[in-house]
Amino acid sequence: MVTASATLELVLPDGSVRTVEAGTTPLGVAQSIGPRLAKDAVGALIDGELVDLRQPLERGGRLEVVTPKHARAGDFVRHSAEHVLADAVKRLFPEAQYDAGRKDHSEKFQYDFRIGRAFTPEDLARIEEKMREILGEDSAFERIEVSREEAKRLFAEMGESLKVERLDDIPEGETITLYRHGCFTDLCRGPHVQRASQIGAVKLLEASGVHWRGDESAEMLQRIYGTAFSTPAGLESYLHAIEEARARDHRRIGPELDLFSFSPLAPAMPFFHPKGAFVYNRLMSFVRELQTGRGYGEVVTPQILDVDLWHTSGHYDNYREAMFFTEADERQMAVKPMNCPGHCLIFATRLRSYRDLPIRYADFGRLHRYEKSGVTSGLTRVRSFSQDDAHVFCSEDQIGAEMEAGARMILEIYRTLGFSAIRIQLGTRPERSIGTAEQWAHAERTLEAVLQQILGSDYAVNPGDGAFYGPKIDFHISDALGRWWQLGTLQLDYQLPQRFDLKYVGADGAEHRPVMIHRAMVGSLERFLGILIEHTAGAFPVWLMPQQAVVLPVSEKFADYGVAVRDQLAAAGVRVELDARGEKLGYKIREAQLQKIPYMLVAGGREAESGTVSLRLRTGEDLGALPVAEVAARIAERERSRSLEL
RNA sequence: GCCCACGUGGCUCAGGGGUAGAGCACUUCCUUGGUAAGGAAGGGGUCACCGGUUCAAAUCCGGUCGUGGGCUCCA
Repeated sequence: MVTASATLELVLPDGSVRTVEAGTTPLGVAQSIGPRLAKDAVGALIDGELVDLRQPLERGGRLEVVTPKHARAGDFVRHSAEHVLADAVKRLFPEAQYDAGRKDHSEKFQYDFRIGRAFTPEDLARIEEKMREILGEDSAFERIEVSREEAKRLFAEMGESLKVERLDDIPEGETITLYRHGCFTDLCRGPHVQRASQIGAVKLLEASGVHWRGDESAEMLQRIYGTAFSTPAGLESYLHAIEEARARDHRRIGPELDLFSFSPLAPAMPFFHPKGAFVYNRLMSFVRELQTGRGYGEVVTPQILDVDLWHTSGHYDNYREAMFFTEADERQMAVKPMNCPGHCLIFATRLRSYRDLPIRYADFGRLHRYEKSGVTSGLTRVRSFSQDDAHVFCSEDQIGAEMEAGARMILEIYRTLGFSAIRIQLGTRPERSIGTAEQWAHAERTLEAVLQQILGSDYAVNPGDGAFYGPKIDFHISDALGRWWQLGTLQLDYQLPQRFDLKYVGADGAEHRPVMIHRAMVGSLERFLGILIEHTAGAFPVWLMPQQAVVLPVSEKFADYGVAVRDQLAAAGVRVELDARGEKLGYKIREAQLQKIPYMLVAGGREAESGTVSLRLRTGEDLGALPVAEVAARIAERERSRSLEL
């Protein structure tokens, strides 16, 4: 009961301000604006945060009433569909217990059940059908506040022991709410739509076994994933987007373009074919070129090193289950999962002066990590790979400049490759870590200061996401389908220099401990190539294409002219081939198109007479007849400037 | 590692207890053609592997390996 009638100020999207009594619901506000709005509303936002329409407001702020057209409507719809899913499962399988749904409803919903067996595809079809039936009943979603005891009694009576356990997770003092639609009641924070019919379309996507609370030793529950939208059209465009992603899947495109393959004889270790290796090496030489001008020295280090080294580095204790081991001369050896310990050894080969710092070692060394069998996938998660790895050894007061230089290089790479949306995150101390609390606090403060200096507040903090030896800055990019990928990383490390007892002589003549910065820009080249394939659908920029142009004689009569054109382009440095097969032009164009070859040079009678070619781009654009020299110059220029244009 | 699904010619897939099919690709021949598939003929598979059931297994059962989607993990 609100005794003192406190008031709240609400700012509506049109900028107008409403003063309402505390405890007013968003639905009440919507009603006061208009009955139509109140009827259509599926939820509300306060300062961008989701709130249930029936939840009494306790604070003011920017209020948006969310209708089905609103971008966030799906969050309410999917969360509500989640309850409908649990309802449907309980109706079909009364013996099943329901555990919990999903936190993030921006794309999917899910629910976990204890049922003692796996759901079959037929089960899913039946459940989905039952869900539609429930939507047809169009029950209202009710929000009910209850005491902890009441909730406990209710779920205990229903035999829902998983729910009773979930109740204990809710901190003391927090309002406990139930949501009910029809006969189904769930412990839930909300928010939900008003009526089941506001869930316009549902689809169950898949089922899988999951460990209770993610604990590998815990019992296995059965999870069902699905998605829902306000309208069937929304669902359709979602399914269309999934199709689009499937068509760009690098595991499909890679073999189609003859870039790479896998063999069961080396699980999760890619074989790059000549074309794939070309792109791979191009990326590497691009990075090499960038860092060479910035004071990096590239090193080459051993593949297999004594286990003692990994004890020193801490990897043995923390990550030995992800390492490959072998034996030689009765010594235990490990295949390197990282380059850094090797770089520490190089640093320690002589006495270093402060005048030598920063010392920057770059290394494209092949790394092997024994990723668990269930987690590997295409090029994005492999067991054998290399990184554009580097380690900078510097003094404390050089950290800022080194981090900034690293960040700038990383941003330049992403821009060159056509990634413009970038997110930056600071990762702090994880649960498993080495080093003292003081060291961590100091390292985290240092990185934060650098970030603020470079970016202002344009970064996020990701608690617990640091490496085990120090905090890190991660760089994420968004691809052509809007998916986010972590690529670059700058990690600060006070631990390894200490473990390897690295030192340099300062201007004061005393010994000092250097700081180490781990740096990767595109990260694993394998993974990056996978991302780049999906981003471009295999249509790489001209400078990365293994084959840039193909000469297409209109018929075998013009094969000789084709040879002349091809030779002229090749002499200008263009990676070009001649397709002199006795096929029709349309056939050869189709093949070149499917291979994403940027330039198709048609050579027939007209062209032969004038020393030209008709230039067709892989975009389908026809540029007409151009002198061969001009085409050669155009392609060479794109190559030189690493242009994204054709 | 865990749960589920899948594994048929180079690729995409159909079939399914009685010793294998299609399209594309490949080879040869015909066609010499103007911007995303010209025509004909032909070759190619012990149906992932190992074991079991059966008169008979590609098909049913068990195991192994691999792949996919999740879980977990990602220094």
